[in-house]
Amino acid sequence: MKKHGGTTPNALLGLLSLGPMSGYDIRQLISQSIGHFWSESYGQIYPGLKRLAAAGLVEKKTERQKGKPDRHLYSLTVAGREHLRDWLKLPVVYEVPRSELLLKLFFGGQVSPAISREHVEAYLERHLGALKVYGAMTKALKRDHADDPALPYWLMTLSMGRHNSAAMVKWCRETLKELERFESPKKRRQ
Amino acid sequence: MKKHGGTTPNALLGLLSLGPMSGYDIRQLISQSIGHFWSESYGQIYPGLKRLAAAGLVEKKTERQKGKPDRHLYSLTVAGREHLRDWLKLPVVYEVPRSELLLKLFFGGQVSPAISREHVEAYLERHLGALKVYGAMTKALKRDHADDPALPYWLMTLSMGRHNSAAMVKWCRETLKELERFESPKKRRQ
DNA sequence: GGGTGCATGTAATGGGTTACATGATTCT
DNA sequence: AGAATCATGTAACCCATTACATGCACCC
Repeated sequence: MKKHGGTTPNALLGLLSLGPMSGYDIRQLISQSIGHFWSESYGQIYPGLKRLAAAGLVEKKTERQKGKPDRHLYSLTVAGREHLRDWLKLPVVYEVPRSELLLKLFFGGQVSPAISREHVEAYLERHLGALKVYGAMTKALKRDHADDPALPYWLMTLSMGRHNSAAMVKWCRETLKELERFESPKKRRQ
Repeated sequence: MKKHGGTTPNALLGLLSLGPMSGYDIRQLISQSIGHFWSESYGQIYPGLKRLAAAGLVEKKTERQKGKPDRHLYSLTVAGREHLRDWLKLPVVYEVPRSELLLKLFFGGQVSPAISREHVEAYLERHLGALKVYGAMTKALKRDHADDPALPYWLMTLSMGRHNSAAMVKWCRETLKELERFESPKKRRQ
């Protein structure tokens, strides 16, 4: 009978399960942890924490600091941890991923193949960069959290990133070869 | 100086570049063409076409039918085709893909590994199914649109789908093996 | 003096889905 | 009799980003 509202509040609960944090901390932490498959803006985080507190799923404690603004530290309550577990048990809701790149490529016949080639090249660069980041993150995690029981789960998400980016690099290279074949015949006949 | 607003209106223009269509037709066509990487609801399509018509990018012609409601056929104007081409030339805007599966997996330590295993199994099934669909679509496209100059572009989008799903299948199988290792030690010691 | 980091938050705006509303025809 | 298909469209609602607003401290 419970409502298991949007994914965002549950993501916040999940991050707070790693320890008490402020909204600001959450934003920083995201980029070092779930940043490659999730993002939240302050416009979601601050009002989200407020609502979670009103629902009794998190507790707020204010820490005074000199010079800097107060820190509002939020921590999971027992009810909050329970809520998080319940949500984790629910099946994952499938959504069609929207890819602007594929959309542009699908209609690539409307413009020169060089345009599509540029889009695919940019995509290739992105994934080559991502592969480096995943490698660095994997090393850092194994070094800094060797004893953490959650480590294997974190590594699994990085592993998906690697699998995905490696596949995309392969696709990009194949696709670039084909796009170049469209371009070159015209050049030859000039 | 032109505004190249949201992606949705441009997606509509792209689909109309394949020929005149009604809002209803567009919805049907999406599932057979760009459905694996794009979706639009009627709540976006009908108001979207209206706005495109007001901007002079599409033209509306009403076709009367007996028994059934009128069909509103939209077709690209010259300005509309120009607008589409301009948008295709703009670089693809990158957005962090949001994955609820990875989010749940990242916090998998909060629940039993069996939960995570179920999520990954469902994901595996999804991609095995997708691979079949991509195979069938590739065959059908090559058969029905052998002479279409846009065919290579359509095949490229399907190829990305295959690369992606194959990589996901591989990741799922590896991840399932590891999740099973977490489960079995407990059973042995029972 | 100016940029960056710390730290909070709101308001405006945009993007999108779902449910609702209508109504005839055709298939089971 | 009832469900599905054809065909249009609106309204309510949810989700999310961006820009704005504030203000001190520290470093160059």
